Amino acid sequence: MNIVFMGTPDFSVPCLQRLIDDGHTVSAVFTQPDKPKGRGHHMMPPPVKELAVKYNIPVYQPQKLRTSDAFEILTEINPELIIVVAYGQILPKNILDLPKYGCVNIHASLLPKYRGAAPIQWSVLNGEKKSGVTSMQMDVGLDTGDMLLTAETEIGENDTAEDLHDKLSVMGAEVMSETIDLIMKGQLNPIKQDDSLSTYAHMLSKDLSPIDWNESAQCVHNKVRGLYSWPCATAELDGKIIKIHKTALAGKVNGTAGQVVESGKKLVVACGDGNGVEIITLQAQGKKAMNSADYLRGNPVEKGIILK
RNA sequence: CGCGGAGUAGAGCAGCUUGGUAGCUCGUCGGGCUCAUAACCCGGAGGCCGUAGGUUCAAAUCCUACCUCCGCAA
Repeated sequence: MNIVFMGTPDFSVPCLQRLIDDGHTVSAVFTQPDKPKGRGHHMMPPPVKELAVKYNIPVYQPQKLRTSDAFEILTEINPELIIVVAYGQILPKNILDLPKYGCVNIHASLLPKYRGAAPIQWSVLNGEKKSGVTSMQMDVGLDTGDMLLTAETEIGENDTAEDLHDKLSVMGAEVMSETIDLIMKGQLNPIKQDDSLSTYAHMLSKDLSPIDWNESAQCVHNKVRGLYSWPCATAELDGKIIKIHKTALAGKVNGTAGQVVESGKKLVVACGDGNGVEIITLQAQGKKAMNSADYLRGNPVEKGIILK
């Protein structure tokens, strides 16, 4: 099948790879423009572009689909189907209507829950037990199209957003592949989304990072998992902001919210509900991530002090 | 040329301002104490102080360049 792929970050890469492996003709790849990234602000191509270049697939990086000549280019290519996976731009209606089979989006949640930009992270942040991917027939709304196929997976007690991201990106490729199969066989069974059940997962920002130790240990743990590996949960220790990378629930403890109840081989902090979280891995500014025991050797933390 | 921090024993850190014997906590090895221990006591091993130059009688320390890692920002 003659397909155009639109995607940008790591999450999209397995899907593009799968299209190629399945023997489809990927006539073009649309991805976000290169951006200055990392230290030194060097221009970095999005991961999808790197893969496309490797396979000599033409790459288009319009700043804005709507105002570019994207429509003309796509008319020229005349794809039968457009696959969209975390592209990062809204597709205008004239593009949605262009391909014979329309545009299919792979979304990293069990729709209609967690529409929007950060479904993976919010699933973990909210302590969901399961997540999944959904393929849908795109319409003009944001993740509101009819659902085609879904696949579910469990979220483990200690899974981070990054773990789930990796799992779902692989599942996404599988679901996409099956969806295309069904399209070709004409066996689709689109299901309308129940809008009354929909929730929206807005983009993450650093504002979410600071831990509120008055919350329950479970909430704190969810926050640490959901914000990993970006932007990460943070705590103020000794006047310094440290990132908390990895935690575990530590059960009942004796201490007020934010109080260090164990400092030595382990670092355990009390939360608002009387339970504690063990801080397993943390990172100080300018340092690399390390075990809390390693950190404590050079940066002693007194038992009983209160984290902000 | 976006801003900033950091490389010192297996790990985490101090020492650098004011050059002059390589230090702390932990781990590790040996011994001791103990019913026993992740506890305690004694002792030992383990370092080209990121790399290359420069200044100096003398550089972990001052100067220059480079490499690597990290935080901010995006």
